[in-house]
Amino acid sequence: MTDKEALQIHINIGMLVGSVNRAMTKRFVQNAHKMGLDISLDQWMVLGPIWRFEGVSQKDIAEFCMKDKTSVTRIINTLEKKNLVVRVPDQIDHRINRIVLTHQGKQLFQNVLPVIEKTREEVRKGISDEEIETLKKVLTKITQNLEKDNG
Amino acid sequence: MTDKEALQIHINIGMLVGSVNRAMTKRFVQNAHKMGLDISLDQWMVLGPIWRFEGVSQKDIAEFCMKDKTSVTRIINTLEKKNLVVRVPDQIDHRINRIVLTHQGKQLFQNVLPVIEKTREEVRKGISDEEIETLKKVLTKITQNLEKDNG
DNA sequence: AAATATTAGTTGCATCTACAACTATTTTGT
DNA sequence: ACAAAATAGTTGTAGATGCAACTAATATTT
Repeated sequence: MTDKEALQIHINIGMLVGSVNRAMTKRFVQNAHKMGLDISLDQWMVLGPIWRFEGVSQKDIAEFCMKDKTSVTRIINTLEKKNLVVRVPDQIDHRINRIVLTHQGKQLFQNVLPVIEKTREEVRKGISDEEIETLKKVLTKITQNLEKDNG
Repeated sequence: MTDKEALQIHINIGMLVGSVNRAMTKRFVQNAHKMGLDISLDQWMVLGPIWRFEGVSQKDIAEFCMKDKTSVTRIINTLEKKNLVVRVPDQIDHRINRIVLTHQGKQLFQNVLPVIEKTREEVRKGISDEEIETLKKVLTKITQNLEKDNG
């Protein structure tokens, strides 16, 4: 394989993944904005586990969202500024923050669900269930490949 | 479909794509660093078209890389600070910058090629060519779906 | 030729990210 | 019990991103 071919192949996947990531993020925010909702996809992703597991720790949020703990810290800062969540220190283990949705947070969450659905439909248009399954499978495999030690 | 299922399905794809994007970026930088090279994947992606098309404009770089023009502006700022590229104003159309690799830039580019190859191998381990093809096909389709007007 | 529109690129602002270094707290090992 | 290690979270720094508003230059329209 020539150098240029290596470049081509690598960049194709890297560029595609990056491009799709940016495009999905963008479309979600645009759709939310059209419904009068002010929230980013990353903020939404952090809200998800808080909705499902009231009082979840930041560490667990990071795990569910596959994000860095520093990212979670800062996104929760933003969510707290927006009065969507509150940090409640754990009574037993004082290292842990229990993150809880406010009333406002719960309402926003519900309001965003149709935006999620709309975005999902736009993303998946013309793509078969089987293709989506392969997509998920391959992406999961790549994630696993890269989780391994740098060897 | 229940709300929670909608959440699940959407987040799965969004999270996976984001996660893979971050992981690939990270692994590339780590691999480069191990070889004593200081460059990010995004900087590399911008170098690609400059290598292939000497004197390419920022607008065309943005197109090749599927990036926003503002991102390209700022990445080229960084590359210029690192003395890897220079901006040469077009003699005829004074709006356009012609981006050219410096000697240092050319050398770095060559040195990074093995890093690209190594990262590519790590990413693709245990994934068949057919799966990669499907991945590319589906990601391209999603890109196209989201390029359309917000309707 | 003058007014208008388009294009290439930059800048300010807000968000998201990784890494390293840090604090505070809890757990483990001896 | 006490020292060492692990854990949860925060902060500083630097890079990347989108959007809107902007400048400067070219192309189009009338």
